[in-house]
Amino acid sequence: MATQQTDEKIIKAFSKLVLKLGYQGTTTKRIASEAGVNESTIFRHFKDKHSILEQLVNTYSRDIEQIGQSFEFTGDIVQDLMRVATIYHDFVANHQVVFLLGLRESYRFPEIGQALRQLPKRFKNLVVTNFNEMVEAGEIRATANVTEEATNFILLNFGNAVFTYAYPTARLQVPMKAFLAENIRTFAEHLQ
Amino acid sequence: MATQQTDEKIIKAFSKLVLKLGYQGTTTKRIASEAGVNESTIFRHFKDKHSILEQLVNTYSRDIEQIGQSFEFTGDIVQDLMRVATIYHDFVANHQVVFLLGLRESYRFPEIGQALRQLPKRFKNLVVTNFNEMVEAGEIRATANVTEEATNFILLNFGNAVFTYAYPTARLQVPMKAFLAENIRTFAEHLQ
Amino acid sequence: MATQQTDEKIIKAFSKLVLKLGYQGTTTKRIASEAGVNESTIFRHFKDKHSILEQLVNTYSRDIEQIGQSFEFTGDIVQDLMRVATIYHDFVANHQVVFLLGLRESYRFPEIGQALRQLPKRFKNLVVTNFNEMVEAGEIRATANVTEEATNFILLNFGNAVFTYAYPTARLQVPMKAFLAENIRTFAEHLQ
Amino acid sequence: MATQQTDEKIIKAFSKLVLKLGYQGTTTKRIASEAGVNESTIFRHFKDKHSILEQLVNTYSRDIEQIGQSFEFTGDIVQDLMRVATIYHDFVANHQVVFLLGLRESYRFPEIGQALRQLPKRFKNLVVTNFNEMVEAGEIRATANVTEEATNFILLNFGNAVFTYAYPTARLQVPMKAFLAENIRTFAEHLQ
DNA sequence: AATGAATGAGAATTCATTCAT
DNA sequence: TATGAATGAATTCTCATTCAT
Repeated sequence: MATQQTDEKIIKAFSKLVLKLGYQGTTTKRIASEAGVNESTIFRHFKDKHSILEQLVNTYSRDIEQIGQSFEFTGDIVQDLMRVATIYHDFVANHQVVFLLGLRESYRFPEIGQALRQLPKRFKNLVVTNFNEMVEAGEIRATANVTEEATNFILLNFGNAVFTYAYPTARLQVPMKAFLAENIRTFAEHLQ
Repeated sequence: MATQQTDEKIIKAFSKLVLKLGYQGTTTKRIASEAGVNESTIFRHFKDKHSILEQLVNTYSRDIEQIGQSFEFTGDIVQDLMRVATIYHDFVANHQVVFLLGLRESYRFPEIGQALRQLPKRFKNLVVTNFNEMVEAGEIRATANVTEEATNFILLNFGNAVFTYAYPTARLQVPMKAFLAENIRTFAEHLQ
Repeated sequence: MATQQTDEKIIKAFSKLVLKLGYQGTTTKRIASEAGVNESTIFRHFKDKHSILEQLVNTYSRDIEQIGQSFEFTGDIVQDLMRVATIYHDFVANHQVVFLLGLRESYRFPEIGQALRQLPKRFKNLVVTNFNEMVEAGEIRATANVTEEATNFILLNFGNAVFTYAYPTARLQVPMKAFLAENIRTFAEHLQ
Repeated sequence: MATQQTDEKIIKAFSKLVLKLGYQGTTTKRIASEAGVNESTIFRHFKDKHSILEQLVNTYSRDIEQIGQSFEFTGDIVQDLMRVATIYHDFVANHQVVFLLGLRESYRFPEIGQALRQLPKRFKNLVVTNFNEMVEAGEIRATANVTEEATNFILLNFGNAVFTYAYPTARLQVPMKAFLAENIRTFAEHLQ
């Protein structure tokens, strides 16, 4: 069996289990059985259990760099913020494991916390840049406090993401689509 | 030594340790040494380790009922929202342990998740009620989408709380006081 | 069961097994079953497996200090050397485990090597002192090379001890009693 | 690659590692990496890990037969014993690995012990023969106890060898050259 | 009511060895 | 012949919990 396939099987099993069982609950024995490999095989592919997580975090960090590369402002604040929020939530959805581990385990593994903090930073920059351009273009009221609005925007999205993924069983009755379509719109309209 | 004192010592030790070390990191051995009691004494006071957490959650649930009992709207939206936000953050600050455990461990202990979800619900109700009254009184634009604004308000505060307590080392550079004074004000002003 | 009893049972079991099976062969599982305690009990009495060995080494080091405290030279070289040799071999016999572990494992646990090297040093000093006094008293030829003779004496005894304990099944056909009675006598007489 | 080359590479790697790390510390993984071959290749060349050691022991046993074949007594006791001692120490130096493994692991692998015991036997014979001839020739005092002197000579050299190789970091401050030149001379002179 | 001692069920990891190519 | 991948058995150690006093 090709090495990479096994790598992937292990990572997949790890990811799946971590969501259900947390990091500690995801024992190497369970990973092995979920991945359909021998327990010791895990250690031929990863130095130790923690390295599996590390690899996920690395992927996360690499992916962060790509975010918003091709983003282009349309000048329509509602459209733009909805797209930024969508990108944000797609990213989180694609990196649920790291996102959740960051929430749950960053006190144990500082590297995760560090990686995670890049995300809001990056998005805030994106939003602030957007806002400033729009203020100049007169599309946002000149009186708007750009920094605070940007922070609020990030916190709003972050709060929603945490709610969605940390309490998956009973979300605050705002499905993600509705959140993006309505709550973000509501927020955006205030700026016009 | 009176039973209750020992109970409290154990709960205190547990709470202190959980913040630093998480639930699993908070071993009964460490609880005992932090509380200054024998490890087996813990099991005379609590059925098992999980029951310590349960008791904290019960206190949390009881305290939630008290929230906003005596809250009175002034009719000034900025003032009111700032007060609601303050109450929210004070509550979270006083129940950090449960708040964090909810974030980290609710996937393992559904009861925590359940208890925690009461908080935003309750606050949302408080805010919605407030908003509706204000809309009637003409202090909030009639066109405002009350439910969404309330949700946004809650998510914003929740997001900030998570940031503050889950990543204590590197918060998004918004100290709580500033957040309450400025970010909430900014949010509130949009509604006028 | 009193703590010390269990301590001793573990140490005894460890010692017995190490002689047969070496350090690595002496697994905690085997120690437990030999000592009649649960495997995890070992770790409540000793920080880790290595600490059991450490304790033996400490005892060894402490005992070394006592050696020869009450030794008094009779002035008869044959008698004196036979007594020194007897003390040496009794000491080794009473500390077989550490002696053997030193031989076998000192490359892994430098502390053992360090402790072990005290023994020949100490004995050499004892012998050199003895010799010098005797040279002055005219009981040893003035031409004798005291240091070299002392070294030879130590190496001779050390060699015999290693042979006896490292290859217990087939000693060089010199039983310890005979060695002390005859070989040491032979050595001693050369000095007169 | 010729089979023998690989054989040798593995033996070489094994020998080098065993000196530093002992038998158990010399894992097949490390042997492979030191030898520059794949781990599983080892098992195509040797039935199992133990067989590598076996082969070394066989070489040792074969080499023992050669010892002293061409040795000729000069009749000068000092010269002769110094030469015997030199041959002994050269042999040990050339077979350090087996010598050390014998010291450390003979309790596990009796064959090593068996092989090792040949060495002192053989040398003792050599010395006894020598001594007897000299006694006849009047070069050694007729009163000398030949067997005991021979045993002492062997144990002295053995003791020195163990000290040198088992505690390489802190030998009893007698460098091998000095030992051969002076200690052996001292010993020899007593026989004249 | 509190303690000290002991326990059993795992947990992560290592290692010699085998198997398929 | 040599390799890369996989394995199973074993090892040290941890932890919540129970038992006897």
